[in-house]
Amino acid sequence: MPEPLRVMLVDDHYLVRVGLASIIALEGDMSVCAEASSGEQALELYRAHRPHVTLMDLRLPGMNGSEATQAIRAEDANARIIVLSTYAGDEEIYTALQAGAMAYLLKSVERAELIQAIRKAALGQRHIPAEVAGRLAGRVARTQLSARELDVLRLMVTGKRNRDIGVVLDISEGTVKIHVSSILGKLCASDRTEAVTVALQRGIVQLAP
Amino acid sequence: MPEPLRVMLVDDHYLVRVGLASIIALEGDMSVCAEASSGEQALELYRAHRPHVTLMDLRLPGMNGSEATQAIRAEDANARIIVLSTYAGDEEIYTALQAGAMAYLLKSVERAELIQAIRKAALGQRHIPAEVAGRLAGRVARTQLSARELDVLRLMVTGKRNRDIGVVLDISEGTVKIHVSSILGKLCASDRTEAVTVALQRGIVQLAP
DNA sequence: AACGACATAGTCCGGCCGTACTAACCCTCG
DNA sequence: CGAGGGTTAGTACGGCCGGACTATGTCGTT
Repeated sequence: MPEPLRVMLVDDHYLVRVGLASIIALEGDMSVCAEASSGEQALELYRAHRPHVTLMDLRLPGMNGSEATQAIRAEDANARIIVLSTYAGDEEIYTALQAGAMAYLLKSVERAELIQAIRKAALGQRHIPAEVAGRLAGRVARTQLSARELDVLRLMVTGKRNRDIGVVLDISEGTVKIHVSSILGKLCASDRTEAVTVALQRGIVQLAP
Repeated sequence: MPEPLRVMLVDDHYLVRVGLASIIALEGDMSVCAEASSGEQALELYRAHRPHVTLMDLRLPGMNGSEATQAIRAEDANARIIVLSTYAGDEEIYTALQAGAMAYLLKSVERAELIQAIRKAALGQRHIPAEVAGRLAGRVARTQLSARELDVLRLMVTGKRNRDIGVVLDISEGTVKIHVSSILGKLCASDRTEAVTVALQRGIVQLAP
């Protein structure tokens, strides 16, 4: 009898973990070997169980899914990790794949595709659904904001004025304007409000809960 | 042998439906009688099955959860509907309860609380978790934007300037400014960018995917 | 060493934003 | 009927925004 395919689940929603576990349980040769509800716990349980495939939610309390993916793959370059997300922002997809994810699935995924993705991941094959691939294709050249521009963008999202951003970052208002201008250019926004919505849509920044 | 408690599931995510179904299946006296993946389908299946309790996701394609809740209760004032949501924005909670939901649960809900909420709903009792109740308590007087203000707000979210908003709504720029000012006042925002982020956080508007 | 990218800083200016007034015209509610 | 809220419109004004320019210093790369 061949060894079953061991899968680890990482999701802070009990509901989703149960759903995943139920779907996996339908396959005769798969089993859930561990369940984590945070990135830190995922790292810990990965060490203990060494699952063949890990299903990883992107939004987690504390360390997010991409960070956890990167941390796990830093320890085990052969780790097969599938990222699950509710929404498909350009940036989130890109970051997850960059972190070493083998697949990027939306939570609207159906049973067959999930199982297929798990089997492919176990064999070391990538799996990107058409819906997700379309998002990536739209952006050939990646919108790469510099670290400083990200600082400014995050403060823009909170509704701060240029002057206040300057005070927080300890730079002049004029410098803030330079950063804002290049942010507008890179995000193809005509003003700061549009820049904020574009950044939120693409997953470049998130709203504080 | 008593009649089992029949539950209907409404969620566009297959994964969540499976999770809910699995949890319900653990209870000896409950069964899932129908599953819908849209508000329209929910209405249709409600008529056909008349479930004792309905679990309703808030974000659905087309008609949303609150609208579906209202539609169902318009036909059957005794319908017991529990709303499920990923996030807890003031406005979404308020609207759902206003539509006649018996309970508002987050998708991070654990098994015991979900089951308890279903049993209470079946008896016609409301159930609001502390976490959700806290959100509501913070806002004693509801932030009530007028219909026109909502029109303006939705266009603000897209990054439009006052003048362009005026063109779209066929009113003068001056009038747009009046609406923007009262929106800023009601949302306690100091400028339009902050107003947009506050509105998104509180669930007053959503970003187009 | 030279180049480009990034970060910093400044000035100037047209245009947009947000506020403060006034002033109508509908509604609804008491 | 009068009071109040919502929608419309106008004017005026100070302030902020965003663009266009120049300029300096620091990196890492070629």
